[in-house]
Amino acid sequence: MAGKEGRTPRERYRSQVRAEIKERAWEQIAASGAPGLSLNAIAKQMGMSGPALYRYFAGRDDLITELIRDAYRSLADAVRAAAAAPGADLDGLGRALRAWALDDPQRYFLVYGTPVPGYHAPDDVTTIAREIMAALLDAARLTEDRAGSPGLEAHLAQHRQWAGDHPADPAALRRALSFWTRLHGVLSLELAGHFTGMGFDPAVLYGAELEHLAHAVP
Amino acid sequence: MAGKEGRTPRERYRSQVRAEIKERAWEQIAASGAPGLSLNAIAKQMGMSGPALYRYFAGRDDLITELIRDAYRSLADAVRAAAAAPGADLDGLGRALRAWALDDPQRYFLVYGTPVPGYHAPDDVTTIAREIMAALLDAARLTEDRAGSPGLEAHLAQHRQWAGDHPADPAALRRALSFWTRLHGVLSLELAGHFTGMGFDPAVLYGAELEHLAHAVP
DNA sequence: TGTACATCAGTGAACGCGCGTTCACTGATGTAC
DNA sequence: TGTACATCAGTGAACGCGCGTTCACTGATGTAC
Repeated sequence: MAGKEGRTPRERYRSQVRAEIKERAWEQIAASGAPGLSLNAIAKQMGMSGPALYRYFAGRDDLITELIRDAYRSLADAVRAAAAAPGADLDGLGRALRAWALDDPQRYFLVYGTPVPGYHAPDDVTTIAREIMAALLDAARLTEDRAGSPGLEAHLAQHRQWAGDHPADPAALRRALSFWTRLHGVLSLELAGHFTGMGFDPAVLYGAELEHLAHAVP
Repeated sequence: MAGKEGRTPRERYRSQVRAEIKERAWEQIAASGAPGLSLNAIAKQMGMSGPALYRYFAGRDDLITELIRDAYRSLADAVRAAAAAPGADLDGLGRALRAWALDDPQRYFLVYGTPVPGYHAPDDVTTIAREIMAALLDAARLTEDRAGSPGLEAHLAQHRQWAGDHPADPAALRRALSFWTRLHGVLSLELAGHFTGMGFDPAVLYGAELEHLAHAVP
């Protein structure tokens, strides 16, 4: 957040306006989805002329890219905060992930939703994604659970570059991955509304998956 | 599929053109995503004038709705075929689900991807979704696995209207739901490209989840 | 079999719209002496 | 403190574009007698 509030009054003003543009952009995404995001509509909502936004962003793509980056960043912060809390474990990470997702479903979908064919995220979001995985692997190392799939663990041991230098045994790699995929399974179906009309509480389902992942119940 | 190929030559022709419009629509969705679907672009690609398509679909929304319906329908058919195969079990259903998803990722996303805020699917897709769940519950009844989460099972027993009249015990309900959420967890992350650069094979991960769900390995 | 009529697929022009983006310009704010 | 200049936020007009959709019309295909 270095220089977020700027030195000179002009810089401070600039970053304020930039922030408000993003805020309106998020509102618009929440209302009609990312594909419907329009610079002119944002400008109108701010009482400005369309071209004025080009003082702050190089164009529509630039704005969207920055929103995606911010979304990744905010998830990484949430996960890291949960990992840094005293007594942090997979359970805490799971709760943080769910809270983050429910806090703004469209932000979640900007990260984990339907990809736009042909769009390639910039390099730094890959870095942030790795940061998220690192926090996850840390927590997975601290958890012990029942035996997992030996085949998967052998496979992961062979292809562990995604874990970086992490000193995690194959079982921890598998736990981290299962954590990730299973919780996203519940979250994405829930946020997309595929449980509506079923009557049960998705939080209970999520909680059961998380409990199974975080606490060994042999 | 009643009357799909029509009685009179005109009816046959009509359904052929309708089919080609949908085909081009799918190509376009594959190329640039569902939000970029354009009637005029489809018409141009078919060598027709834009307004000609209005002989076949009431409008863009009508076409998209029908594509969504077809996507649900094709998944239900795939699942039902897998469930009807001799020796059918959750393993077979899981393989069918994955094959269906990989066969056309954008079709998968049209069903399970980022929802458009404000859009409500027509009633009949809900019916089809229930059909999918029914096949799943059938297979889940035939599988026995390790003990699950008692809390979740109690909750599901209280809210089981989503299972219709299905004579499934709470454990089978839980298995069906876990099957659904866990496999979608792997699939959606894989198809959205979140495993690229990690090096391991998503099929192995999927296979491990499926094995854990379908075969009891106590 | 041949003629009169109805059906209907497809065209081309036109509508209004909102989009992203450029450009020359105005006017306020900050800086240098 | 006051003046001359530079910086820069924001405007308004304009561009070209593709979109969904309507409408009156043409011409081919099918139907009825």
